[in-house]
Amino acid sequence: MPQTPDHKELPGTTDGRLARGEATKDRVLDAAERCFAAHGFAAVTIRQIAREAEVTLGVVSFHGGSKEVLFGTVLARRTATLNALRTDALNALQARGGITIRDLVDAYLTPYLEIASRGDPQWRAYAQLIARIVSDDQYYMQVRDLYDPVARDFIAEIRCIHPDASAKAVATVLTLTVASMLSIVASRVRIAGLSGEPASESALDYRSTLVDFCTGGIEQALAAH
Amino acid sequence: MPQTPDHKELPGTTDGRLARGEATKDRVLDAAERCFAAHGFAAVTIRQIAREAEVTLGVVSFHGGSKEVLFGTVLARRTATLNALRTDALNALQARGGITIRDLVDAYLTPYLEIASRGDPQWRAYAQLIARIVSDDQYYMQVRDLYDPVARDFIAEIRCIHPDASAKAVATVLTLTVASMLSIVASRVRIAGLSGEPASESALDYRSTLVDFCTGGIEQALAAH
DNA sequence: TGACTTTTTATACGGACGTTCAGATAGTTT
DNA sequence: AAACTATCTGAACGTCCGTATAAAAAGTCA
Repeated sequence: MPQTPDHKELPGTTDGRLARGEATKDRVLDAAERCFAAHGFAAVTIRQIAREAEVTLGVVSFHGGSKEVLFGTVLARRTATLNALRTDALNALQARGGITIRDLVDAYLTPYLEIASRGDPQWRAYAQLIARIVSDDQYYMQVRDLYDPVARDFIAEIRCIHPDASAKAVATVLTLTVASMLSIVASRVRIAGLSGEPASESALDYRSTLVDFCTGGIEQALAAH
Repeated sequence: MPQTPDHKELPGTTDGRLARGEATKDRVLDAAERCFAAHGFAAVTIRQIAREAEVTLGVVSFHGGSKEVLFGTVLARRTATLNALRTDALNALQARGGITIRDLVDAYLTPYLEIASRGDPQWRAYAQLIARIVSDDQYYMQVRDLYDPVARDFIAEIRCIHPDASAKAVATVLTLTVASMLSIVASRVRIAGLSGEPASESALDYRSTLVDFCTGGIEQALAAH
């Protein structure tokens, strides 16, 4: 381990070596994101990612590490942004007061629907990847770290509105809400097939139906029996 | 193609060659069912299935064909039974009359929850496998053939109750209901993590919460605006 | 310039993959 | 008994996998 000088050298700001490395790394992560989202972890090969990123094989390992590390990096990369959108929406509700179940459902679902509907194909891929891993208990360790903290904040708010509901009932309806939300991204082809109409371009087209469904569902399930 | 004699030979009734072959084939299909349910198609190897079935490698191909054919066989094997349970429940409702949304939700969900809660680990595995493939548009071709016909029957009944709802809205709420149902099997670990309580042994423990959620959701989403 | 670091290339390794098949074994039929 | 068929075994095939690495290329800095 070489001794480092006191002054750390700054990367070339415009077009230097480090900037090039970062750009390549982004290409690799973007390609991995698209591949994992489309086919799932096991079905994707490092060579596919390399081809998709238009780099040679070794570059994927150089910038992304092992396949598992690469997967974890892709998962975590955009989490803070999505969590912030939800937290901001929740904070706005708390500042306003008079929170309803519908408010909470909308605050939780809309950020996801929006990233899933953005023009940016990388955010779309990320939304699809989330739909894959959140609906599979095999990845719960990662989901717990990435998404459960914010989910707990929303659960706490639901419990303020329905203080008599059991902890398990509230956790269940939150999970059902999440599953419904994810299915809008993961099952759009089936909706199209069952309705006979072509699939909507944007996940946001389902927003009002989805929010109605989850709001009515939570209120019905948590109503005193 | 050899000419076959008029009289087809019957298999040995008690313990013959053909009976042994069928038993081995069942062991292979059962093992494949457990493996695919636990890890998904791509993550499972033929050698894993052979080990799980306690047969040698070639036997899997001999009885199951290629990996893709084997997967399709496992998927289709129990579909008729599950479809019949749902159809019977629907027919009973139609004979009685006065069908409510709650009746339809219960008739659709309960057969699945029951097979997911049976003692038989093979039925449990099958329920888990369904949760995997139905929530992934990659497999929609197979889902369409196996499950969409019965789903359409339920959609038709929902439309009798809510004749003004659009085809797309009804297809959407049916899909959301299915996603909620599947998440009870696929996301039980997350529910436990979020609630702080251990996961229930049986999927049927969530039945009333799930039926309430889906009933309230459908009624809210299809209510006239 | 030349020493130094980061990035990229090209290639190779050992292993596991899905599939195939000749031959051994076991059960049935004549 | 012999002839025949279904089942099973064990081994092999060619291919692709994830990962590692030496050497080349590119960029930085003294």
